[in-house]
Amino acid sequence: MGEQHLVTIKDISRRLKISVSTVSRALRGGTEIKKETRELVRQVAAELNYQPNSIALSLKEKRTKVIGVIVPEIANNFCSSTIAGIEEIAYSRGYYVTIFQSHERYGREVTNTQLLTARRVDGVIISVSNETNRYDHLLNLIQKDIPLVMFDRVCSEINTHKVVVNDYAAAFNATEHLIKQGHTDIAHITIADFLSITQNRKKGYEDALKKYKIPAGKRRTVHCSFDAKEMDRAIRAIFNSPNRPTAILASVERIAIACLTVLKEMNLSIPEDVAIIGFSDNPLNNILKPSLSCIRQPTYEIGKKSAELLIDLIEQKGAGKKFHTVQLDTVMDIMESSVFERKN
Amino acid sequence: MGEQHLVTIKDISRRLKISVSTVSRALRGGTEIKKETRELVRQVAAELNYQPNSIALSLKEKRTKVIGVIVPEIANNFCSSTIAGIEEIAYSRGYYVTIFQSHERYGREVTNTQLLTARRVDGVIISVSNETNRYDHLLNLIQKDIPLVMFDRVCSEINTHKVVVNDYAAAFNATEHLIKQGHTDIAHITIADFLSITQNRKKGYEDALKKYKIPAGKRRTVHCSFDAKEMDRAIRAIFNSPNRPTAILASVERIAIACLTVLKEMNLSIPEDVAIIGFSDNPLNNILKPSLSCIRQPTYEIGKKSAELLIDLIEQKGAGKKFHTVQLDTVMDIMESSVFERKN
DNA sequence: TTGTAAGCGTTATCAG
DNA sequence: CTGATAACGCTTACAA
Repeated sequence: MGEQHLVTIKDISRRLKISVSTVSRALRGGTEIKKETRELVRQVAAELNYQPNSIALSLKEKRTKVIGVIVPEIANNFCSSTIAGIEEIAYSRGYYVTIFQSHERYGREVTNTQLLTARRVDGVIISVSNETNRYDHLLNLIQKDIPLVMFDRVCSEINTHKVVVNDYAAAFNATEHLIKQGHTDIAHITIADFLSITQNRKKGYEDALKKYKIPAGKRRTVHCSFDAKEMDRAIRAIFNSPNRPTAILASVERIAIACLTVLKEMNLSIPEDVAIIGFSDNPLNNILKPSLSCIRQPTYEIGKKSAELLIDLIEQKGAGKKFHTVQLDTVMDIMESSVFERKN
Repeated sequence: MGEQHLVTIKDISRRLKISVSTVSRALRGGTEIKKETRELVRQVAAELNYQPNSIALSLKEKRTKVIGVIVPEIANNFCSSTIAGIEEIAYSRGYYVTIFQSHERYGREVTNTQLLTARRVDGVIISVSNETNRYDHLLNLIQKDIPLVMFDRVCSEINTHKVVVNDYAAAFNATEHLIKQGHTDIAHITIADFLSITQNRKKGYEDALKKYKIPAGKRRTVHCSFDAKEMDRAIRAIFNSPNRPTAILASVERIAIACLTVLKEMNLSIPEDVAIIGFSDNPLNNILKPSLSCIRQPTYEIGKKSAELLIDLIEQKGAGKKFHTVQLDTVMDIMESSVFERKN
């Protein structure tokens, strides 16, 4: 049982007593072959359930039709949805996707890029680990002429296509939405200031307030640690302060959830007492509505766009490369009813 | 810019004016080589940043060190966590993981298995689409001597290693937990009866009730459609009935969430009026506590176990194959406080 | 200790 | 129209 050896072009040639080159031609080739021969070959091929060996092809053609993807963690909705998008496009264009996790470790990311080049992947899509602040491994890829696309966590040090989310617009629109609903006291709770996403979101928040001439005194951004306890304390402080905001723009899902929890504990109702809009990618967050309005990242689109850019890059390798950064828009999942509408 | 051609063993041999076989030996080989030569070769290899071409190796050794994974949807927490586990083990044992989605389509699943064999993957891990009721494509793999492991959605028609969750025990334990908390009126809401998970969970539920001698009249399993509206109606009917149960065992996450929603609308408090335990894999479900106690599937372990079994299979290919089904236990995430404790 | 040559499965080139 | 041959990068008998 078991065929022991997968059928090759050679088997067909032996069976038909013709040369392998004829078989090869019959299978792919153009016109330079007698119709009957071709038919015969195809028939036998089908019969034997022949499948071309893509490894051999890869060796010959010096391309693998494989795209390598490096992400921090697959089991993270953002990453997995993005990969789904990548896979979708790759599949439709005849490419395969190989996945690697960096587990947020720089070292592992480096190893992964090495494995990828050893595998001779045709291109790489990466979202770097949060430990990564050196980029030699990526430069290495580029130097080896392996096309690279970065998404989400990108860096200015590398010159290549990048796909990111328009954080500025997302924060701006969310804040504007709150203002239009009558809020004038909106706090922005966010994480470490040095991250680009933090800065962009903050800028969007501030610009919206400025546009609507909200006094600078009511413009408050609170940076808090990603550590659960510290985050909790910071949030508690905000809600306990005498001038409690009527709305919150939460910069990351975890903050949004923490706000929900704290407010519940304080017996404040959401959104009647405090409205919350938070960045959140979890499909389950639907069930939180109307407590929480969410800013969803277009993860699937990020994946699709990244794959498209990469494959284009792969297929016109020689061409003059102009790299650009694509900004995709977020989607706001607004709860049906809002504070002020309700009070009417 | 760009090296044009990745450095090969040949480049090293030319550089050193020795034969390729010597280089090869220096790089892998045992003792049959002069120390100095080896050092020299290694040095040059490092200098040129040589990386063995795994495509060539694959062709020669007739193995790719690639594991193919087919899942319905990557962007599904169950699948992506499982893949994470697979990747983890694969990585540690020198394998790569290539991902395919079936999008719950039988046709696409078949195509995927074909692509996988064309790629000459060393083995395949699959969770079949819910459309899949023919298994020729899987038999085909086995016939081609490509090891196969199934997880979660398995089928009896295929004889191979399988990794599933112990649904029976999960349902039994959850039900027992509710009983120990004083509930005697527990309803089981579940989906289509023909699925194996449904049957196993139902059996677990029933056996727990029997063990504690709950009268048969209070043993009620309601099957409802997976369609949102119909599900909603079925659930509403249960809670509106004069003999409303005091606890619910929800067979799938969607049902659990639907219960939460309906109960909220009816102004019934959870878990004071009705306690709910539901199967749910979403990491976000933590925020639902204490409303919902969850039965979590050990997704990561499923992936790890599947990969281990597969790689073992790959590496002792000839050996006598005894296939078995591994049942992994679920984890109950019980809310801290429960109905009856609270009422005290 | 080192080199030569064959072979893994294909395709392309060049003769016939 | 068809067949022999080289080549892709590497390993491994077998010779030297």
